[in-house]
Amino acid sequence: MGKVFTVRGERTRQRLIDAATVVFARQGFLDTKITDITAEAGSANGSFYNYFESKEGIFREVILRINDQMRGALNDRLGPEATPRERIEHATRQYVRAYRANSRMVVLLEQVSSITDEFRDMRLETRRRYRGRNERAIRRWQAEGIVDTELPPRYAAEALASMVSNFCYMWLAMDEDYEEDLVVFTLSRMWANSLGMDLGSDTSNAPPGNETA
Amino acid sequence: MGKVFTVRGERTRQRLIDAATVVFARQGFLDTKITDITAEAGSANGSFYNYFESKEGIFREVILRINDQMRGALNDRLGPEATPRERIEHATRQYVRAYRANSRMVVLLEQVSSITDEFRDMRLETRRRYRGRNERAIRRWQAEGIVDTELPPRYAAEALASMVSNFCYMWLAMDEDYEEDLVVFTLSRMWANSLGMDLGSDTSNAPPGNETA
Amino acid sequence: MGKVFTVRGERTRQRLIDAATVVFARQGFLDTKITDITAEAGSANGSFYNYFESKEGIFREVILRINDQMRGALNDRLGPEATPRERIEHATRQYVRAYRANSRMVVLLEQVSSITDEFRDMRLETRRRYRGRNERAIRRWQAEGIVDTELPPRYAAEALASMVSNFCYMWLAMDEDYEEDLVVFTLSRMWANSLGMDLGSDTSNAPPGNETA
Amino acid sequence: MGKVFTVRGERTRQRLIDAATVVFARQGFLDTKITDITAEAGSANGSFYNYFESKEGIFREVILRINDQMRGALNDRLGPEATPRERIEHATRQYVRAYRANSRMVVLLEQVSSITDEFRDMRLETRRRYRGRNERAIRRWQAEGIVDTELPPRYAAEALASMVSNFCYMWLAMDEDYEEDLVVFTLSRMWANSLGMDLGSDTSNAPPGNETA
DNA sequence: AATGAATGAGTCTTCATTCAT
DNA sequence: AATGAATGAAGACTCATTCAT
Repeated sequence: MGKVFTVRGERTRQRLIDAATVVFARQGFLDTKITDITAEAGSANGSFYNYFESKEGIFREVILRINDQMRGALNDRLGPEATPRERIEHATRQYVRAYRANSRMVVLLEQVSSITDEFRDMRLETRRRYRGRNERAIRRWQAEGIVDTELPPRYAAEALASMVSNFCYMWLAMDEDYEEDLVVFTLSRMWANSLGMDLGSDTSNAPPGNETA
Repeated sequence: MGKVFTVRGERTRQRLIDAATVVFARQGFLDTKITDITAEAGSANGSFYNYFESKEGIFREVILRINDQMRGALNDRLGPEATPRERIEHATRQYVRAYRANSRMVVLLEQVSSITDEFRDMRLETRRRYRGRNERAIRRWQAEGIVDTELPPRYAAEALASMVSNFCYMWLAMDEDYEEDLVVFTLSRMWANSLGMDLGSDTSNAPPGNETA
Repeated sequence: MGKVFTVRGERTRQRLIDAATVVFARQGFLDTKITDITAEAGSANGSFYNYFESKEGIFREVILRINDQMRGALNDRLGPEATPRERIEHATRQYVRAYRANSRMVVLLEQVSSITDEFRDMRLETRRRYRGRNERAIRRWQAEGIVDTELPPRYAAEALASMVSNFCYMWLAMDEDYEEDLVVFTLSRMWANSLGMDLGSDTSNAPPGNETA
Repeated sequence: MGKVFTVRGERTRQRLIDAATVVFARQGFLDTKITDITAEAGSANGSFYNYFESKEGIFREVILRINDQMRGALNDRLGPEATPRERIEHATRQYVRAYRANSRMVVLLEQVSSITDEFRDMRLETRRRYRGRNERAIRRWQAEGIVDTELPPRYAAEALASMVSNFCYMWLAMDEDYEEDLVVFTLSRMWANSLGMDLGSDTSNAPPGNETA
């Protein structure tokens, strides 16, 4: 499958991906010309096609790298001894931080996914995985009787994924002004609330210092 | 400001906007060439420039039309005699329906807003108006003591706007399979829940027949 | 030949020529669009073609008007009782003034004559007339024995026409800084000198206050 | 500054300049299309833009080449042992020959300088250099007392530059019929005369065989 | 592998001129 | 006569991709 290159070749290939990451982040997908990438990498124009089929081709590589990082961040979960609210808050914080660390690229993927079907699917897949995780948790909690059983799990999971991811989008990509701790607090609490999860004596979710009243 | 045309001219201009709407919906913004629009309208190539500066220019007109329709739909609210949950459900349904009716164009605007700043701003403005309405309602309810006062209103409003709008996006633009009544039910209930609004004896929000288990 | 118009028509035609004169002077020939002329004239686009064939067509009218003015100015000569040097100075002054009064249009004609043969010829004709007058004077003076008989009259006439007209061009069109009286003095004296005309006791050509030493 | 090309690239670039020179001379500036140049050069359309920004860009190169040639020709002057009239005649002959050798391009520059400011300035600069040389000579001669001291040097220099250059223009660009030796004789003698330079026993300027009477 | 020159398809845009009212 | 909308030919320019060294 993947073509094999010599050591020198592999090094050049990586240089190009690095350069592409920089240039895409700076100029967006559409405004990036192949020559911008090779110039940034210090290679000749034609060298590009020794390693990639097209602009889409190298973009795929860039995104795959980013996706790996994102996935890693999201797989960091609390153990079973934590309370549901603790787990929700932890997961939210992880998501928020991963988004924040890669916001440029997430936005980029967003942009490109509206252009090419392939990337639409890549983006959707990430989103579905996120929703799927939510859905499984909801089903579990419904079975345990600790959340509202009238909510259809898939719908609720989609709603929660929407709430969190689109909030991050508005905040980090559209530059709305928010503050991380308060974001995590708000989203976590609304998440739990929305499922009808009892607040009980759970004190893990104390506000981090509220907005000006 | 806007140049004035004769009756014939205005008719042609409208024909072009109609054509553009069709073509944009069919091909997306980037893949639409001026020629496609004039061909669809049955005009000569050059006629386009009698009425519009550029592709962006006519797209603006298309979007303004759509925005008018959307705004109209969203201004239909329940009177003060309705309960908060009723009002939430009604507003949600209106939003969902307006989105559904114009989903092609909303998606288009989404796409284009990642390309041009002008349209990014148009889109943001709509979103901010929606969030602003949410925020005012939350502040009112907090004052009335019927919702969680620890939630920062602006944050909560953004979260709810995200939940609803991005759900619609996934459903109607990304073609995830959902069913309108259940969408409205779920979003409304989660909305109210998330704010910690008491369910009380309110029976207005009964599930419309649940998903297959 | 010339199409006949009603009174109203003729008035419109004149309005267009007036407008064209203004616009050509302001924008040059190439940068003048038909619509600029009609806009300046306050007429509709299409009206132009009721009166003129093309941009060249109306430019011809503009130039003919100007040529009439120029010719009038140049036909003002001193009577036979004046000395040759007086006649030379007078003719030079007339030329300089006429050029100055119409410099915009002369430059314009210069510009256009490099584009279209027709206008090249119009311009050449004016020039030839000017040279012809010089030539006849030189022949006469040679016959009278008051100028250098070794100079070939046509050559000398061309040289003098060049000296005067191109000086005016540099001065008035290329914006080199000169002062009218001194220009007339210098050109007149050099003109007479160059033909070997004896200075004699002729005092008509005293310097008007020389340049800073 | 200037981009660097490989040997092959530089060769192509030169081919394009050669082709442009031919095409400009043939069709004039305005009627030359980029396509005409690349066709003449036997290259693909797009290749042009590897080397030049625009039609103006390549025209600049063409003119720079010509200017170099012109300047070289004009720097050929007689040594100090020659008489002023000999020097005048020599300089005139050099000018006339250089003009004649490049008349196509001089005319072209004339045409283009009425279109673009950049080229107007290029042309003016050449002219000013020529005038400046005249002016210095006149001042010197005035100091030596061998020419009319009442003539303002800058004015006189402009007049002489006009006489010579515009004569060449009429002759070589406007196709008036003249003969080189007689042109040089006439211009040189009028030049010296016009400054009031004494003929003395100087026999260097004998007529080369006069025109038909 | 690397290079960078060569290619040409694909669009936009202008504007003189024609046409229908 | 006047109007102004409609037309379409013409040319500039970009840039991904191919090719020859």
